Parts: sequence; structure tokens; C-alpha cells
Amino acid sequence: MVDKIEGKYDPLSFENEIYGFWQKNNYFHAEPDQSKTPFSMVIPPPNVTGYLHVGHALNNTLQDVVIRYRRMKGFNTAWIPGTDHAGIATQNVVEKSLAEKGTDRHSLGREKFVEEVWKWKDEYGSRIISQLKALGCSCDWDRQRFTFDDDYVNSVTTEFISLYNEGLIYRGNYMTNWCPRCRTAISDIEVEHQDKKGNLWDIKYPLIDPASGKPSSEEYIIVSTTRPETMLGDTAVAVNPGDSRYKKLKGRLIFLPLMERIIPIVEDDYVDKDFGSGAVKVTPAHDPNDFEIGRRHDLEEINIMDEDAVLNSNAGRYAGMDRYEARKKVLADLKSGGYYLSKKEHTSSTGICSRCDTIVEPRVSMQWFVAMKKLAAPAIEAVREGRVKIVPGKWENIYFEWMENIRDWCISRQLWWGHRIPVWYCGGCGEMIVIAGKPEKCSKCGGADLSQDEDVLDTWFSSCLWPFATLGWPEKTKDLEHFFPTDVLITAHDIIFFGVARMIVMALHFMDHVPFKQVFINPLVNDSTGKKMSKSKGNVVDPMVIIDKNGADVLRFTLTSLTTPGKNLLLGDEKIEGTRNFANKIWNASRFVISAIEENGQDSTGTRYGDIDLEVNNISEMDLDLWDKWIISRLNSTILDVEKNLLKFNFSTASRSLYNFFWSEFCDWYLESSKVRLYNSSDDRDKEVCQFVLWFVLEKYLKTMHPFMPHITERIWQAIPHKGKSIMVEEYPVADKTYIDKEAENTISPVFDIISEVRKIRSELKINPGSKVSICLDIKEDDISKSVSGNTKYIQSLARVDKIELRDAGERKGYIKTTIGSTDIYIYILDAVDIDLEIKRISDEMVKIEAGVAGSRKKLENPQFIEKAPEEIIIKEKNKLKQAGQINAVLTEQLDKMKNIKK
RNA sequence: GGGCGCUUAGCUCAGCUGGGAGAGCACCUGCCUUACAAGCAGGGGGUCACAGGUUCAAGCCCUGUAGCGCCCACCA
Repeated sequence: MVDKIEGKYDPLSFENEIYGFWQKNNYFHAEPDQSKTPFSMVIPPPNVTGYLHVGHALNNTLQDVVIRYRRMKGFNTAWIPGTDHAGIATQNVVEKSLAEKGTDRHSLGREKFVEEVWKWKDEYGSRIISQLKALGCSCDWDRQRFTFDDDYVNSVTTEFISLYNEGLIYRGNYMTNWCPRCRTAISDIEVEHQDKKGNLWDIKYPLIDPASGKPSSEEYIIVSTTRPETMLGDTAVAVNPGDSRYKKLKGRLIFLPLMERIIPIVEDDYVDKDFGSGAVKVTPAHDPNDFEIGRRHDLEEINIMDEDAVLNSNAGRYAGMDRYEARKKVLADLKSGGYYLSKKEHTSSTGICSRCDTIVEPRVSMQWFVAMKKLAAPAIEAVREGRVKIVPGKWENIYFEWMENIRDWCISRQLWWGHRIPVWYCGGCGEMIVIAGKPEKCSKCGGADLSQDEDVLDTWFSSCLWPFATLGWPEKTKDLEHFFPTDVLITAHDIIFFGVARMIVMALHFMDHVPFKQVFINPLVNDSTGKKMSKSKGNVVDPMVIIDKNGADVLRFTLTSLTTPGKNLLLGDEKIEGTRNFANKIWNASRFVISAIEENGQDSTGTRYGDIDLEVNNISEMDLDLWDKWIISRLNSTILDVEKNLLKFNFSTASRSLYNFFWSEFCDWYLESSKVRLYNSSDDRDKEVCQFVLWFVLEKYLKTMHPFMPHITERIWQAIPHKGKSIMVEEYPVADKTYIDKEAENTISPVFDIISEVRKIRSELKINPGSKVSICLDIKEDDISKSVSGNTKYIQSLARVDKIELRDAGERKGYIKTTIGSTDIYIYILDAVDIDLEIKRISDEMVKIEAGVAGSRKKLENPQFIEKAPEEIIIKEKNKLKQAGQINAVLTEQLDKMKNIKK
């Protein structure tokens, strides 16, 4: 590592180098070690096809802050990274690239296509990994996993077979959500719902005349539908059993127009008497409700669509038409046949595929399912009992609501990219064999004609093993023993159902333990106007662009400072700029500290500073100035505050604490005060103490800040006196409460007040900032007097004062008088003052004071307040009133004086 | 249809268990003061959505209203 820091903050010049330094020294890696307390996390694996979007940037920054903090706290930390093979998403991406080459997966064939995807993965799959590195993530890269690694395939196979053997996985023909574009079944949660405007059509279904057996020309039932084309698959009309209108029609048959099929009327409680005509057409193969009705009444399920949602031969003369084309034709035919009654506008929620936005077609097909009810129960209990804590708590309710109403999980996908289902079918006898690895012959008939189930498993069926499969499960590895359960999972809210819930389910089932103790749901990142980022809107912020321009630290700190649990965050350029300025501030202040140390001719990287031994580092034995005690006190409070908020995932508060301490306290006050001691003091010992404290506070601060801005803190730390190789493996500063010195803070406070007051008056009266003024301080309280008299040189320097007298100015001319607390301040301004300006200043001040006085007086005159409010509040209020009175007196006096001069 | 969240300065938000309305940005004034103009010093600006209630005291607790947002749901 280089020592000296450059004159200008240029993160791009050192961030990569520092990351390489960490990696080279293997700081990210942890081995199981019984002597240490483990702290582990698994990354929510990003899609292998993915690139780092701003949501990932946030998610991984937060994880890195947590893991770096814990590492410095002495835990044996492992942050396990990796990627997800992401079945549909990846297959879609590769298919797209095939299409560009003018080919498709079908002409390639399954085997070649899968090879193609692996090639794609090898080429692009590390993109997101290198982006995470650019962000500074301290993942244990030796443990990087992919949900399609050989070992992982073994985990998934074990999962499937064992759930199957326990009767928790079954296969059957059921209603599923079918995406005609992806040509696969998808699970309920992969369907998003959008309200779409459409129509509700009323259609006449003639009754069959019992006498003739032919459609009646007079009797009919009206049915309403939003999807007229599905009538081609109707196998009944349902009415409510309590609906008197249809009592007389019980047992009658109906003539289904167009298909000319005879279908029954069935009675079912599902039907709402008050909706439309109270009669519902029933299409068991293309509507989830109708499916249920159909199963209850043993109705035929006529599948009228193929996997592209094109009508099949069951749709008669409509075969070959797309579903929407068929709709038009059906309506036209209904019209010409006299069956069409009316249409009205109707908005209904439409299911769309979350992967490709295609309208999902409910379709009956043969699929594999996981029976979830039994599995969910212990997972609900685990959260209820607090064994898994979800932060913010509101998400727990959402979790409960979903888990308590959970439905079975369709896990088979009609894709080629994914974990194959470990099931073989015997061509001879039809036997189904569930086994890892292809059996040689059929266990029933001995035949060798065995073929594997064509489907693959839902990606989430594999990712829900992530917290323990990455550690070696089902093998009983040392890693698993040491690092499982993990401690925290940080993820976005849309993963609660897909991942979090199922991880809890599977960990409880297979590991008999929760997979993580806490889940933090990170906020969503919106654009600067609060809109969701989307490619089509063109408002996507690319984190890599920010990193390439401002460095990773700036992006990271911007994100943490905006992360308030439970609230979406808005990211815009101004926010980035603010952090960049802050990083610049840290850089420059550090340069100041370095130069302050070096000025004394000390070795900037040694372990000694003057006669102060950094290794002993005992500030309690030093002769600390009030300012030293104050800044050390503030530092310790800051450390406490940062830690407290970090443990609550309150990243914005922790960030603000770091920001305010450094800028408003360390830079604005302590650094400025140090100049007095460094440049104009003859007290060498005091100068040394000051230099030491500058170093001490900066060094501790850098460590406290390190998890948030790892690169800059490392860079600067390497350039100041330090012991140890890297800040990232240093011990996190221990906030020593004995140094939280409220007395020092209280003692210094009047000094600050006086400086601020003099600055304010100077500014308001437009006194040239370059010129110095003389002041008199009339202090009535002994302790203030003591602290002020010991700090006059600071007041002189920071408020640009030449002469300070600790007395009142009496009748001497050329002074204006102001007051702060009980202290009167006289500022000698010669005749430079603009009388009108001063009169205005005083009048404005008096108005403010008056409002406060009125409020206090009202309270204190209220007998109930005196009676019921706590003593301390009453005292406080009285003090307020007293002080206001004093200030008012001074202002009145001053005002009179000014007015007299004016005369 | 059910549930949840939000509403505080021009903008974005912070305000923990009820007792002094805050920050950043923007704005205004003055400063190139030897770490930093990506800076320094100072300043203006708010009936804390609305209406009730509890309380000595409400941005904070309770009820209701309105607006915005999100999630869930098998509304033909």
C-alpha cells in the first residue's frame, strides 16, 4: 500500500487497488473455527444473466456494511456469494440471442440448447460478480456457489426425492397458470395482476326442449362472460342452489351454441345470485373457479388451447386461431346465430406473466406440486415465536397472511434450462420411478425403456435451499456445522414469498432449524421523482455509471444514508453530489490532520508519535484540553449511536450520525480550534496532545466509518500512523462510556454560544469578515466564567476577535450589546454600525422572544400545569421565561440606545 | 373486496418511550480566512393533510375524513 495521500480526492485512482489488496490478503475468507463466534449471511443470489441494478447495489451495500461491521467486531464472518441459474429468465435471454442469430432452441434440440446456455453463463455469468467487487463487497469468494453446480444439483435431487417419499410432492392434472409465451406453467406468485379495461358480454344459451330434445326457441338462460372464446370449452352452466328463479330448471339441459353441445345445469354455492343473471357458464379447463366447480360436479374438462394459447381441435372450426382472434370470430358467430345479447364495459384484473408480461392462460395440465399446508405450519410458528425476526415488522403480517392461506406450489416447468426432475417412466409398464440417477431397468417390469420426466423444476425450488445447500447440505460438512444457521438475510420485499418463506420452510424441514435469525427487508429504490425505475420509462439509474464517475464509496454512503426501514428511497443526482462533497471533506480534513502530524517531523506510519506510544494509546493519562475531552466524548457518543442503529438496520440514522459528527463537530469546531494550538502556541506539550487527539479521533472515526465507505477509510488509514495491516481487519472502536463527558460538553457549550453569537452579530451588521473586533463579556455565572476565561484564544480565533475583556463595557462608546444565556456580550464596532440595521436586528429578535415568553407564561399561569407536570418540566419552563426576560431587557436597553443615537 | 403504509420548510426526508419543530438540497447575504469554493460564516422559510377526542401538555396516542402509494384476492 502507498502511504502518502494525494492532494485531491480521486476515488477512481485507488478503489480497485485497495480491493485487490484485500483479496490478495484473503481478508474476506473465513474457515470454521470453534474458538470464534460465527456470523454468516448468504447473498440473495442474483440471476446469473443479471447485471447490477440499483436495487442490487443497495441490497449488497447493506449486506457489506453488516458483514464488515461484524468482522471488525471479531466474529468469524462468512458472506456467501453466488448466482442463481434462474430458469425462465436465463432461458429467455439465451433464446433471444439465438433468435438474433436466426435460429431457435427447437432446431438446436434440448441437449445443444443447454450447452448453449452454459456457454452463455461462462461468458456473461461473471458480470454481476465483478460488479459486486467494484462495489466493494467483502464476499467470501472462495465459497461462491451457483444453483446449478454439481453439488447443488445433488442437493436439489435429495430435496425432491425426500419430499416425494414423505408424500409432500405429488403429480397431477390441475389448473395452472400457463404462460403462452414462455410455454410453461408458472406458480401463482409468478403471476402479476393488472386491472384491464374490457367488456362483459351477455350471451343466450337456449334450453333443450325436453319434448323434442332440440334447442328451444323460447327458453334460454343468459350467461355473462369476459372471455367469450372460452365458451367453446363450456361443459355446464351453474346456478346457485338457493336461486328460486332457476328452481324450475333443475335437471334441464342446455344447448351450447356454436359447439352445438348439450350440457347440464348444475347447482353450486360458488355462484352469486346477485351478479348478472345469476347463471355462470362453466369452462373447467380454462378458469380456476370453473375448474373447482367442474371437479365438484364431475364435469368434463375440455382443453381447447394448445401451449401457445392457439385453439386446438377441441375448438372445432376455431382450431388454429389465436385466443383473441377466436374471440372476435366467436362473437361474430354468436351475433349471426342470434345468441348475442349485449356488451358493457368491464374492468377486471388480468393475470400477466411476471417474466414477459404476456396474459396468462389458466389451463389444466399435468404438473408436479408441493403440498404446502403441512410444511408451512412450522414456518409460521417460527416467525410467530420470534425465532426468525422480520424487520420492519409490518412484513411479518404479510408473511403470515400469505402462509396461512398458502396453496400448493406448482414446481414443474416446461423448460429446458433447469434442474431435471429425478423421475423416470417405464415405456413398458408405465411405472414411475423416483430416484437419483437413471435406473438401469424398471423396478416393476424389468424393462429398460426408461425415459426421464421432460420437465425441469422451478428455480425457487432450488434457491430455497440456498442458506444450507451452499454450505454443503446434504453432506454434514464442517462449514454447515459452523456457519448454519446464518444470522441475517437482507433482501427486497418481493422475495418474501419467492425466497424467504420457502427458505424458512425448507430449512425447518431439512435442517430442523430456521435458516436465519433475522430478515431485513430493504427499501425499493425509486427515481428522484418517486417513480419506479423501469427500462421503458427510461428513468433507470445505473449504479455502475455512478461508481465509474464517483467511486463506490459515494454510491454506498448515499444509499445507506437514504435507507430508512420500511420506506422507499428516492435516488437522484443531488444526493450523490452531497455524498461526494462529504467524501471530499473527509479526504481534505485527513490531509489537514496528516500535515499537522508531519509538521512535527514525526514518522507518519510508525507506531510512535512524539513521546506518545500508539500501542499503549492511553488517553486517560494525557493532559487533555477541554476541546479534546469534548471531541472524544462526541466521538464515543457517535460510535455508540452508529452501533445502536446498525443493529436495528437503521442505516440512515447511523449514516447521519457519522456525517454530522465528522462535518459539524470534528471539522467545524475541533479542527478549527486545533489551529490555535498548532500554529500559535508556545506550549509544545499541549501541541503534542492536540496532534495526538487529531490522530486519535480520525483513526477511530475511520474505523467506525469503514463498513460504510471501505475504500476511502482504508486509503487514509494507511496514510496515517497505524498499527496493523488493514483497517478492515482491525477491531471496531469500542465506545468507552467513561469518555462520554457530559461535563465537558456542558462546559464548552457557552464558548460555542459566544462564538456563534459574535459571528451572527458580525454578519447581521455586515462587519467586514476580514476585520477583527474587540469584545467585552459580562459573565454572571462562575462556571461559565471559568470555562470562557480558559478559552479566550479560541474565541479570538474562531470569532475573529482581537481583544477580550471579561467585564461589562459600562458607558464606553462604540459598543453594541447582545446577550446569550446570562452572559452579556459587548461588541466594539466603533461607529461602523448601521443604526437602522441594528434597530431592525433588535426588533426582529424581540418579536421572536416575545412569542416564547407568551407560551411559557401561559403554561406557568395554568394551575393544572403546576400541579400535574413533572418538576423538571416546570423548572425548565421557568428558566426559559427567566432567560427570555433577561434577553428582553438587554434588547430593550439596546434598542433605546440606538434610537437615542438616531435622534 | 380485504389489508398495510404515507401526508412535517420550495424538494427529499429525519423526528426513539407525548414536554424546546430538525437535516440535506434549493434560496438569500457576505467571504478565494495557509485541509477543503466539492469550501467557510450567517440568514429567511413550516396552523407538522383535515376534523374531532384523550391529556396540564399532541407532529407523536385514539376515532373519523380526504389525497397518494403498495400488497393480497377464485368480482363470472
